[in-house]
Amino acid sequence: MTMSDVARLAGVSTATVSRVVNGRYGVSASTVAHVRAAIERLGYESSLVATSLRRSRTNVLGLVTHSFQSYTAEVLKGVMDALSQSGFDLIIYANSDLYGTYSEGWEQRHLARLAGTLTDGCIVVTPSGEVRSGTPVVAIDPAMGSTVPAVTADNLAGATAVVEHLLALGHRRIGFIAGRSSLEAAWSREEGYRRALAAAGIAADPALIARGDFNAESAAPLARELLERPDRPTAIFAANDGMALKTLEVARELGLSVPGDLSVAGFDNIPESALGEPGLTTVDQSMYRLGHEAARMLKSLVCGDWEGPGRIVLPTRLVTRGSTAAAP
Amino acid sequence: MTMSDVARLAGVSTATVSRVVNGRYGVSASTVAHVRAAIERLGYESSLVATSLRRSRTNVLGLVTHSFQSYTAEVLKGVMDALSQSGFDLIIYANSDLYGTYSEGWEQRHLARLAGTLTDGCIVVTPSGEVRSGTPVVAIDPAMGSTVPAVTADNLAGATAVVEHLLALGHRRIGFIAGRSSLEAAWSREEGYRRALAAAGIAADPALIARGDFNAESAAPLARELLERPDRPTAIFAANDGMALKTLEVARELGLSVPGDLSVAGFDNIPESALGEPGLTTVDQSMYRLGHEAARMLKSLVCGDWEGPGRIVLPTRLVTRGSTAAAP
DNA sequence: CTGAAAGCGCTTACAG
DNA sequence: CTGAAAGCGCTTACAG
Repeated sequence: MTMSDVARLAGVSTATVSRVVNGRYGVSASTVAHVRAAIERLGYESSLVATSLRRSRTNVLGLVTHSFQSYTAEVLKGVMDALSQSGFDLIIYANSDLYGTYSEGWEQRHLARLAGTLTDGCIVVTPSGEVRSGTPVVAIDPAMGSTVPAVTADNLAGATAVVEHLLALGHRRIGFIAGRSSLEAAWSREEGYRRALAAAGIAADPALIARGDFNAESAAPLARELLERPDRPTAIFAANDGMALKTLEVARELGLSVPGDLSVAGFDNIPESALGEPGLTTVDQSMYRLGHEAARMLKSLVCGDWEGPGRIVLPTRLVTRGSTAAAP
Repeated sequence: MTMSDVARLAGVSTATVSRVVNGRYGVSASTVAHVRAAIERLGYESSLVATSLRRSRTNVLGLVTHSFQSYTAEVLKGVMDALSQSGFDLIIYANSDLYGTYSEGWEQRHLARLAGTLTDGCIVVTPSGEVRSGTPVVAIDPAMGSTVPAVTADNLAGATAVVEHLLALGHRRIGFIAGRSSLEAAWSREEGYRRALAAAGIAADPALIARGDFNAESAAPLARELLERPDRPTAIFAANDGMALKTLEVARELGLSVPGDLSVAGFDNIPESALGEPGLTTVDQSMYRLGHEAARMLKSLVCGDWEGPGRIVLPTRLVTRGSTAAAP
């Protein structure tokens, strides 16, 4: 069912049907009526693909992500609200080959496949590397060293605050489980950890710094190693909640009580962090706002009227729960 | 940056570039090498739009949804896992005009704009009406009376179980807040309520049945009205958790203690239902599994090898928490 | 093994 | 006011 079918039924050319579909001026009222009737009768809808191939502007924005965690839903809500009534629709592209041969750099590949033809611009969530495109791009949590317009939480301040919190509770040996080092957020959170320690006159002990990758699973062996040391830390700060919750699990397995023997803190404030017993002390970053700001920025970039900076940094907030207490 | 650019740089025709990009046989090794080099140098990626316009099969499946609640994330996880390594990518289309003039029937419109050109088939989440398409469609929670292939939870059994639970606790006046009547799930949950009452020899009191629309907000005035009756119910079953949680709020405002004065139960088991104090008694339906089964079904339908029934019904499970107790 | 040409479903100058 | 034609970026018979 294409435009030709409509044209045939209405007895006009496809050019005329196109004009009616797009509400262009210069079509007689009676022709419009005929064409509308034909469209109605056939239930015709124009092909998004054909339209966007032909037009330079599509009024569709893209979002490329590699997973659907619960935080992704928050990001999407923020994006949708920002786009509501804006005239832009949203296409989310997800590839099914996440663990396959092409997993590295796939954001860039999908971006290139959408940009210019399907989308007027794209949001990329936690890209694994620098992204380039002929159309505007906004990264949510960009890669380390990336220069694309981006939105992030104030990871440095958040990490500093949570470590200061642990220090104020009397902890002196504080372990750290780092995130995927290709992401700027991982670096900033580590930097916050280091600065807070330095400000308190404590030298960071390399033996207490473990290298995770933000996946909860990666934290299990790392937490175990940290906690089985004879001089184990009295507190562990994991670079995100997933890894912190896993640390809580490992502590339980090892028979350590939290927060009696060990304090644990995370970052993100995902819903699950409030669920457990004890609740997880963490740093709240509003994924909703990240999504909202990214969409707002992208929209302006596409329209060419963006006045703000190339980088938006949103405030974070320390959330203290039962998993942290005075050092033993 | 198009295929022509690559062709020019490699000194061949676009036909040859296309053959190399798609790994077709019949291109000399040296030509392949040249073209590969040119692709590499330019960072070329083929346009998804142009490719799918030309090809009949795109290996892209679509998903059309009207919102991104937390359950949507669960559905998407299930879909992605089912599609992992399947060779199908996923496109999610969300329109920004949710509250605008075209909101009614927009699933059908977007479906038509994607189907046939961009996607080989689509999943539609809680469609507001019957959906039709030239390519396979699977509905998650179809509209009432819809005949498209669909996946749902066993809403009837789940609702029956939760009302039986309330009856077993001694409740005799049980209020019900219904969902959006255009959805089959709303109807089945109401039917479960009626059947459980009937089986217990209790006539359903029309005054205790309120008509909500699944949005939490819609439940506030309804719950208030039910609870301000002189002969108020001792228990309320809301057709989903959002409305049940809102009912909890209203009860609190009215100074009623839950579960002392009033028992409340919901349906869905969204994460928030476990968070409050008291936790919400509800019926678990795995949104992950709904998504997973829908994707599996769609994939087979597209490949033409679907052997199962046109309707998949997944089991539900009663989850009792603090919000229900013996009738006062 | 390679290229010229047609065509996927649209839109848009250009004529008339 | 309307249509024939070109072209968006690809793929695929068809020739050679």
